[in-house]
Amino acid sequence: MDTGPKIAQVAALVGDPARANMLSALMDGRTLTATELAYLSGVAPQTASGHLAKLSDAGLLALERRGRRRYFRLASPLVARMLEGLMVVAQEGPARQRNLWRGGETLRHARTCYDHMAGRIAVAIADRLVQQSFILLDEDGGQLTDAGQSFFDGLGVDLCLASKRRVFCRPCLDWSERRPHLAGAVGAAILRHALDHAWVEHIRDSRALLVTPVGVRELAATFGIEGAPPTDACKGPVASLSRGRAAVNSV
Amino acid sequence: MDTGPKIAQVAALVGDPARANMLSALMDGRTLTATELAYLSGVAPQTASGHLAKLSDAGLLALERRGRRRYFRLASPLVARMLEGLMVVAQEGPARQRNLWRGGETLRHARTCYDHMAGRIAVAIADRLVQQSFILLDEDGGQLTDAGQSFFDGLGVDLCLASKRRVFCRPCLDWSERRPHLAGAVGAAILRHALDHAWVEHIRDSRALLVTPVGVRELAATFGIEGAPPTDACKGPVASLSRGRAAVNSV
DNA sequence: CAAACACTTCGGCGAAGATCGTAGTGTTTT
DNA sequence: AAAACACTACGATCTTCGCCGAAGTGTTTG
Repeated sequence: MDTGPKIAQVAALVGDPARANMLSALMDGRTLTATELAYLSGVAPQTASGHLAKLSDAGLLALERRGRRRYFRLASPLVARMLEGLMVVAQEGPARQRNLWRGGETLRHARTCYDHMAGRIAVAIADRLVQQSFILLDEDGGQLTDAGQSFFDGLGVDLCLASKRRVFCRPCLDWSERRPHLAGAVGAAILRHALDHAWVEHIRDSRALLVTPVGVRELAATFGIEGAPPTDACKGPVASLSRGRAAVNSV
Repeated sequence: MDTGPKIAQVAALVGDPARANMLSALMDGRTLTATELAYLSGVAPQTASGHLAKLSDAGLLALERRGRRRYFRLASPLVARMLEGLMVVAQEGPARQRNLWRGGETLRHARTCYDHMAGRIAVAIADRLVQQSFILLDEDGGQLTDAGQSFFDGLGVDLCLASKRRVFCRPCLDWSERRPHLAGAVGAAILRHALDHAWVEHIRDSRALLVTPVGVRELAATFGIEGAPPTDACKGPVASLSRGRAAVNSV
């Protein structure tokens, strides 16, 4: 089931200026008639009628007949959320988008997410552990295999503590990478281990993490991933990323 | 500044099947080349090149030159969020959307939002207070006028308590109505008053509120709004809604 | 019952834009 | 240096779709 064509269908619907004007006018939850919407969107009533029929058929608008006129409103808060998403992207010009990454390049590389690690590094670690069958990741849960238990034992990471009082292992969708990293007791243990062994350290009082030279070496040795941030030398899709992609396909 | 045309521009970009396929393929944070994206979206490389240029110019994609090939990825998490919004609306067929309201009709009418009221009723109350110049509502704050002070005094609502320790009055965007209702000490005082005087009562252990017959009468007398839920008799845009619209225009 | 109103359907016009073939630039490989 | 490769620019074709005039259905008002 490919999602591409489906979202194109909805987006194309919103992609017409007249229809977009109608939806914008309804964003605040108002209930408007076809004629009002025609005027607000700047088209003739006949044209508006066609547009409104399409929007209703697609389930974007809810329709209520009342006498000789028809009242329209957004079909659900989900539609409003979608429109908000479009507004945000539309208002931030092409310029802003870049700064978001530029300034946040360090954050994107490695950071904390509550009590565990996130960012490129964390996703690469999760990919590796899945690829090696040390961990089985599900949609909303995870499981440590026997091999994985041995692996962590060998590292000197104690996973037993606190395993009763909290979720042991679960995926957590990475904010910047949009792919899962490890949370739960396992994720927390990994971060603690990394901090204890000076693989990473907190930067100022931000959530960003600095990967130390020791960390770069040990991350490569332990997980086979490139721990250095993408500076001049190594920029773009690094080894850990392409490997990560293969792992994702297997999940 | 009309937002309609702007969101139409972005939506139209996503509205083409080929481009939508590209964006879908990048949803998981991967970094792909122009050729890969051309193949995935099912068009010739020349066509893909044009699409990718448009998406980059609009700030939806980030581009990285690397040797003789170009790597693309989503420009920011905001873009991913927008696409998610579209996916949700696209996957829930027209059928699902209705159920969301039908089941939640009571919630939509009146409910609690933390310690204050929300829903149609709460928005109508806020509109009325603004319309009467009892309260001045700003983007992110609110202010009680002298007239408003007298009004609440007359009702027997004591607004003085706890006014120091928390935000006194602020707007809170209503989940279902997508227009502000009152939060802060003022909002909390109104809910407490309504509960104390049996205008409304909690339903089971949900957040929904039931408007009692007393409440219907008193809401009409106090705020001039229709407090009864829209059953058979009174369905669709009731008096309180059209009045609310006028108030919004004045804010 | 007739007129006004709100809305829909139909049909032709016209513009926007998606597509790919051909030809070009810049980069890597042999 | 030549060939292969990744991508871009241009131009012609073609489909799609928004648009409004004219005419038609159902509802309310006088």
